[in-house]
Amino acid sequence: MAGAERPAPAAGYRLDDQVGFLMRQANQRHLAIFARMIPEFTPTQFAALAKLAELGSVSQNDLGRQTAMDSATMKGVIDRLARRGLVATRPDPSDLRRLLIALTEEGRAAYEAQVDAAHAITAETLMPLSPAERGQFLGLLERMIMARQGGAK
Amino acid sequence: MAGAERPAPAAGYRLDDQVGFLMRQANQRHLAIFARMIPEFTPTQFAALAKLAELGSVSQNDLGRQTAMDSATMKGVIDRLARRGLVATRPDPSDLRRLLIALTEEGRAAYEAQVDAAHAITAETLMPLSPAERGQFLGLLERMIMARQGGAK
DNA sequence: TCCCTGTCATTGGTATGCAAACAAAAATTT
DNA sequence: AAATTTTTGTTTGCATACCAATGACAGGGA
Repeated sequence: MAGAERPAPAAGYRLDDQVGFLMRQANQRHLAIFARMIPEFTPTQFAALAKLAELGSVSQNDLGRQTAMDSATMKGVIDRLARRGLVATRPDPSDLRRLLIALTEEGRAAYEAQVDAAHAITAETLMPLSPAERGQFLGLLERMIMARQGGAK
Repeated sequence: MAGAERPAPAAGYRLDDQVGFLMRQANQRHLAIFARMIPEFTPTQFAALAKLAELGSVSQNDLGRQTAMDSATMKGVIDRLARRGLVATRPDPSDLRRLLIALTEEGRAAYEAQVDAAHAITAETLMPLSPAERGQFLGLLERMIMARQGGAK
């Protein structure tokens, strides 16, 4: 029956118009750029290194909060970096539950060697947008994220 | 000026200002909303169902293209849906390489049962933005993705 | 001192994604 | 037309990320 168009809202679901689908693709493109520009680290690994470089020594869990990863994910990331000798772990003497993480010399060097590339990744990711749009885009993303960490405050 | 601002690109890497980091978090929030509203499917699974409902019977590879997944990922998604009896696979008689995928009755029913929720997911994800901003945001995302599929039409 | 509640780290299971291997079809050459 | 090359499709193996559940420790009362 080729006739009988139905206005049912159910019928009007177009995958290509959904935010989630678009965000996934934008993210895929970014991941591809990242992998090409910094093959030695994943975005999450680099995020961990960057925060460690900024904060010094922090607990695994705390680092997870700072980099938007849950503890389990953080553990995996740290394990892989530790295996490569880029971070060192030691128990917190004042709290036996905590595991303190810090960059090694090698880790800091490896991080700093990639900072320029990291800036280039951001630039290339935003390339399709005009300078004004880039600011807009970042602002909109921030607004969306705020809602996540509890609109309070 | 609060003292000698430096344009040094290397020193000024702030994780929280990078697009990739923001996109990852926006995506995380969306995934959480999705998982809460449609626990029975992942976004990729639902994308596959939606495209199958729209297109009828397509090859695995083709479905991957339509849903922005590479073939390997597509296979995993299809396998899981097939195991639950939601899609059926059969070899293409005219091209022995191809595996044709189609929704089963159950699959179509399960998909349609979630379409309203899927709309709600998009709405909730965009909730933090004003109606005007939502359009902006989607437009900017599309621009970013275009660059990916080769700007060439 | 003995709970009680919350935080921290870890483990197990599931899903996505890439790169490489393999199979079949189509296009090209001889 | 047969043989060769190129393209397209599917599958396998490996790495990463995430959630849910578990066990270990800390601090605040009763």
